[in-house]
Amino acid sequence: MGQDRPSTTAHAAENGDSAKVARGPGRRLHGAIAHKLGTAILSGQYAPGDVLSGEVAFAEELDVSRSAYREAIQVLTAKGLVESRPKAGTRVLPRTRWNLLDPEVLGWAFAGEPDIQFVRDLFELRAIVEPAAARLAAQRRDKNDIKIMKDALAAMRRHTLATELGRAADRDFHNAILNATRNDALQVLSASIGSAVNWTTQYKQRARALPRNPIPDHVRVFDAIAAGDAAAAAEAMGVLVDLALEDTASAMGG
Amino acid sequence: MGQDRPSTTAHAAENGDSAKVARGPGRRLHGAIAHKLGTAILSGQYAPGDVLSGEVAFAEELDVSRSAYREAIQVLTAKGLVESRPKAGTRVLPRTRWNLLDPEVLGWAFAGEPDIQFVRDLFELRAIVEPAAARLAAQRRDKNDIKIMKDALAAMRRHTLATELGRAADRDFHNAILNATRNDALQVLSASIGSAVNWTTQYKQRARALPRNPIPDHVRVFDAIAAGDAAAAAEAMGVLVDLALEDTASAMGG
DNA sequence: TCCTGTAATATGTCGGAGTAATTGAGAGAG
DNA sequence: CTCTCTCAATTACTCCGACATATTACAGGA
Repeated sequence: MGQDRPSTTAHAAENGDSAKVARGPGRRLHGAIAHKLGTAILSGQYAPGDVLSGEVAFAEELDVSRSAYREAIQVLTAKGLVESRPKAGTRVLPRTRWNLLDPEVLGWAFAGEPDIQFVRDLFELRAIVEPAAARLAAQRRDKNDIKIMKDALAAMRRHTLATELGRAADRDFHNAILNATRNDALQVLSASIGSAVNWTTQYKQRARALPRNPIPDHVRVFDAIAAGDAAAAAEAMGVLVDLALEDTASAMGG
Repeated sequence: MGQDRPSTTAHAAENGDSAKVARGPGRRLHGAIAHKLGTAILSGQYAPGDVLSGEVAFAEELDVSRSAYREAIQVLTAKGLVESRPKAGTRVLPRTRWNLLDPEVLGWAFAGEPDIQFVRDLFELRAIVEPAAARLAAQRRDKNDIKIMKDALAAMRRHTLATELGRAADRDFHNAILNATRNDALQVLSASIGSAVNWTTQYKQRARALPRNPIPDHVRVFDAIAAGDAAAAAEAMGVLVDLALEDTASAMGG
């Protein structure tokens, strides 16, 4: 599906000699700049309080127009990463102001080597939210939800988690649970965290094979939700999160 | 060269009581536009799938430059509310793509009459997260955390919640709890929801006096955290959230 | 110490050139 | 005759750079 070729030479006829932004196919220019600056901030390259002074200077260095740079800054501002005032420049805000749950910010955080402590925080939050979601799903699911989950589970069994199809089925399974909670806020939260966790999954994949067959644990969650057993659903989901944490920790920390 | 455009170079020369954006003092122009469009989307004035077609038309109607309009659109895009593509226009994305936990989006959602179901979802999430936060705080707090919480509690007692100082102390109290969890992700999440809940608090204030003295319940939370009793802290915080939910529900819909 | 002026920097505006995707008309196959 | 595929024109976003304005940090004087 996604085999678009990089569009042949945009207006810039020169080859990228230095610090120009890499611009993907579907990605807009200001999006690329935001990505570059966002990852720089998230990786600690710019610390809170630092100033990205010189609107014109930055735009020149990145070889883009001021408009593009400004729109990128708007994106970062919208996500609470920076704040810019006349004369003072654009300052990186303290970490507590960052929208760490924003999917894009999460992506930037995991673009390089992610901070171990942050990954731990994220899993801790996941361990709080996901079991509660499973509990609600067990109370509110209908026949249709169960069918979708059952199909996803079957697909997971057919293709393993080693394939892209299998991982897609895994996502479908978890999305079906979230959808069954009938809670939009909970849904977007878990989806955000989940997208980041997906990254760790493929990180883990790179390091070594899956240490354990995850299917039985998924089945236990499904059975509990299908039976409407809220307590069992929460417990089973807790086990699932714990396993993911263990795997990720051993794959990362060494 | 100056004569070819006799039209008003000073755009603000005309008084505009037409459909111009209201621009607050500290608020930037594109921020005002984003607010206007954001509230329009959150209030359902634009449904998912609708197109805000015509960059030039919109900019003209709002009497702002295309640049300002575009920067506003960037903000909305960053928050997952819209997506704009060439030729297709700017479409409102499905609700599940919205960053409902973004403080600004939350603010837009509560700018008009908030959706009852959404408020319920939010409180449900709060009932999941806050007790867990209190539990962690009880396990990880140090002397300094306890001191800050104690001071905030004293300030709450002195000024009541009817005064701005009292509400500030309330915020300090809850922030101290969040800070004691040592979990940044949890902290930003609760802070986001909290800011929205603050709104409901003053909504409630407008309707009638506080139905019950909230101090003793806060004290119970404090005592449990200070004692390091995780279970009791979670339980006491659960009570606090439930009370807030009751108050808000009766103040809003009935 | 307080006030005031100035310079530096971000903010807002404008119009135009460039680029990408939708749309529908036309050609060809069944 | 109908259906599908291709392709070009249209249309709306994307990016640019120069200009004008507003705000404010900072320094120098009263």
